Amino acid sequence: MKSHYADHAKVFKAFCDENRLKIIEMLQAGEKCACVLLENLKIGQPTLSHHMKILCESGIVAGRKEGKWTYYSISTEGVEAAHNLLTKLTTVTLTESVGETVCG
Amino acid sequence: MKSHYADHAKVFKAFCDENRLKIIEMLQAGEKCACVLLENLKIGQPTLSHHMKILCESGIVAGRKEGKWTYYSISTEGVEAAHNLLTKLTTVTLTESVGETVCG
DNA sequence: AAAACATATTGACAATTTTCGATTTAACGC
DNA sequence: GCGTTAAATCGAAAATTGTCAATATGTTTT
Repeated sequence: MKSHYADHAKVFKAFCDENRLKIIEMLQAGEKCACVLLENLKIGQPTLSHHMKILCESGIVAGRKEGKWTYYSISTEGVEAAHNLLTKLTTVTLTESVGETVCG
Repeated sequence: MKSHYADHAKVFKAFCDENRLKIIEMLQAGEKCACVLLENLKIGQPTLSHHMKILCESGIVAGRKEGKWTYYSISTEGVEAAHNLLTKLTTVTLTESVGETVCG
């Protein structure tokens, strides 16, 4: 049985870099070709490729190849999964009364 | 007018480190003293302090000082804010028909 | 088949983040 | 006040991540 901390982290890493946030922001307006994204960012092509890989692995973004080009868009399923994971990670199962917790 | 990418990233950084995920997981069972968290992690005290700072700054975790001790718990408001931010960042505003996007 | 173009991969370096040891601050008990 | 304990801060080392230049892969066009 494997620890899945890394898998969980992967999802939220999508939102932890300024350029990735800019990319996601652009994708909110609809599907975009990699070349269009590149035009609107101050990074090189290999760096964009690196970020797109991280975004796709997070599940938040989906890629679609069409001939020479690759089109990216926000994945509704991925976003939903992220919401569910966020809930799973942050739901408090027990609430003890204040002061119940003892220390030392 | 300031760029808010850093602020947005701050929220999700809470979930991007294995030790922070372990801490959040422990807090799901209820409020915990820092010393208790420390006992259950393979990191030193200054490192825990560093992670707790990041978690508190994300809004996901809240700290409460009581004498010598500091108690941490998951912040319902912070979690809700994270959900809202996630929605804000990922909602697609327009959906053009497939193939509408032109390249080059 | 060759040239041109879009994207991915590789390897090296820069920037950031995590970690620790040492020290500091603050609260408690004697 | 003095010693003890809990947590924060500081400074430096280690690990990870972001970036770019060069190259490779795959597709289209001529």
